[in-house]
Amino acid sequence: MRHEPYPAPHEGSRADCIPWCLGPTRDYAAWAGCVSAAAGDCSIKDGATSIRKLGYSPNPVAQALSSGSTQVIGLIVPDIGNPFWAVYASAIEAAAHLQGLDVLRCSATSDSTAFFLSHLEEMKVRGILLATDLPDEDRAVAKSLSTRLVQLSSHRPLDGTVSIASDLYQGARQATYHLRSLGHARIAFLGDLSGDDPRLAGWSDTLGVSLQAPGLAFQAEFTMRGGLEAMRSILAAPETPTAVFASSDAIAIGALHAIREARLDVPAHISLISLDDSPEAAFALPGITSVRQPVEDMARDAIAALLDEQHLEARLHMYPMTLVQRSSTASPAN
Amino acid sequence: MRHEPYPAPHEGSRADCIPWCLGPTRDYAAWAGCVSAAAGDCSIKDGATSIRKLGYSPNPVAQALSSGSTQVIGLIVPDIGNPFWAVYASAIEAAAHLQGLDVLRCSATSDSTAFFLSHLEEMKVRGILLATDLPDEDRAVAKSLSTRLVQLSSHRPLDGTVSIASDLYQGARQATYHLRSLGHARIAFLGDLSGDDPRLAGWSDTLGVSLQAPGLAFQAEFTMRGGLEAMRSILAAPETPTAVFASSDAIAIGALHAIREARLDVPAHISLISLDDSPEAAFALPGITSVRQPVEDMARDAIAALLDEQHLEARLHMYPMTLVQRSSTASPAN
DNA sequence: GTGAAAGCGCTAACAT
DNA sequence: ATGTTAGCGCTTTCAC
Repeated sequence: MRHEPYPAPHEGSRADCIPWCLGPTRDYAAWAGCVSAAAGDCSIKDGATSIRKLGYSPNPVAQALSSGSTQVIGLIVPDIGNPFWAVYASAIEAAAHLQGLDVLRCSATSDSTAFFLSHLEEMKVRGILLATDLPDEDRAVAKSLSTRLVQLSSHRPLDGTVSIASDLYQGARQATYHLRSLGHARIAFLGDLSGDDPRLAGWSDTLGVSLQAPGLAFQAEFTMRGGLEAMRSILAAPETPTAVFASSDAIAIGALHAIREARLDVPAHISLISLDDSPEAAFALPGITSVRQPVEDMARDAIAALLDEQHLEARLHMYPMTLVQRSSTASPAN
Repeated sequence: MRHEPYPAPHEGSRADCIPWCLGPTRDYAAWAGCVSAAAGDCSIKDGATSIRKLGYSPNPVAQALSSGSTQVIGLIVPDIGNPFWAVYASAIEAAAHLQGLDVLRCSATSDSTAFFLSHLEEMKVRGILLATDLPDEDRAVAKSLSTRLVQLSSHRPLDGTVSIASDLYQGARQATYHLRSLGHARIAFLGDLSGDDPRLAGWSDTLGVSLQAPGLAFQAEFTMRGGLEAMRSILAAPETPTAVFASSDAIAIGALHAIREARLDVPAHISLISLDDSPEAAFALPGITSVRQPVEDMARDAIAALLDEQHLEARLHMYPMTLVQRSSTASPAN
């Protein structure tokens, strides 16, 4: 990769003509009559003409090598089973572009998270946005990272890092409360039962129900298929709930499918509510009442946090969720 | 950013201990007793121990500056109104990771495509995958790119570039033919009427209908909202079609919503078929019969084409689409 | 062969 | 304040 010599400068005119577009600073310097053109935006000898105005823009790779960091951020998101992440990732990309940053997106399972973490560090990214959960054995990897890290999930945040997440506990309470105030008593839960998911806690706290209460809390993967299967087993049980709280829109859509399959109607026979409010919720049939995560706000603030503009405290910052009412919830029939 | 000096090497053991993880080659060279350790993978003096095995991995930024190209590819996709692109982009990322490439994704409207094109070129990406349509005034920009470019849409491919796309014309024929063979005669079209969309051509050719035939072809944006609005206007017209061909799953889901809104049933009153076969089609209610784009194959081959492994001919390569039958299509009632 | 040296195009520390 | 120089950590060429 040898550098093609630029044509000799045109004698006479200066600022009017742009002799070598996109050349390295050296060429501009030579042209201006000095050995090197130190600052990237320095004005050339004869006055106000900065070399950027002459059509120059610096080589980001060289900037990165010299300064030790690129203008790229890494984003590690769960594998896109959940369309919510597609929307969230887009919002993050938009917010990053606004700050002149590019984003390298990695879809990782929790197994491959540690790999991507070190890969992104090697790539010398400006910072990493981590939206997956780290298995215990990988938390050390994250802690020893030299790259700035911001977490995007409320689930077990690493201490010492800023974490941006919506308040899922409060969102779950809101959803469950909405169903209760419509008159529902038997409200099933669909989601993650294995850990200490705040959605599960929100549901059970609002209902005043013990987590061991049988026949109400059902394990579901955060996918449409997960919702489908969980809902099928709910409907197969002897006593059917009058309402269902799904931990995500994807789960809710799967559940809707299962309910329809059983020749039941939403909301006539069963009310359905979920969390996230991704576009899918609005366009399901019927439109699913959902508790919205403020994705754009979180995206903007996560980028700001990575850049450390506000010197945000290194703790979990929770964003309130808001109920978006649609037609999947109604009072129980009898 | 001055380099922290590494601790003096441990005398004695060599290959067994890894004295300075992730240090630059120079350190290894000094350790081995020479001035520079030329090749990144050179084996050190004492034999078979390559420095990579000592825990070294090269700095990609320095590699990029030196070699003139990063191991990153750029991906320009339309703004994610269409969830199809979310799936496609994920497939592309997976295929890229398999080759050791990262991807910089840019969501662009056709207005901002030229900007991203030159931005990615400046970033010294290894190649660019372009999935948006270029307005005429920007085709020159794409042509003069020094970066390798592969197109991902069949719509007006640039000549001189390889273009990977599914055969939308054949897909549209297949869809329309499926409806015809079920006995439908009045089959409406939902999609792009403004250009020379192959989907429109496939539909009209199969039907033997003139494009000017009134009341059958409807303009719809490629979003759920677009489908909703177009379908509403179809249903508002005096004579309702017995089947609808939607140019994308997103359009179809919007259309489904409008049909439901009008208290009509799919497929009892109206059959619905679409293109893409994104996960949404499977989980709509009823499941939407859709003609599948071979997304994984195209993603794999697009990456290979960028790397120029097969020395693919610089033309449009079309991939066959396949019908996936679900429950949104049936014979007309009477 | 194997080892040294000259870039790549910047930034930052350093002289003047 | 200016203008110069020494890296950043590689790849490539060149000399031995």
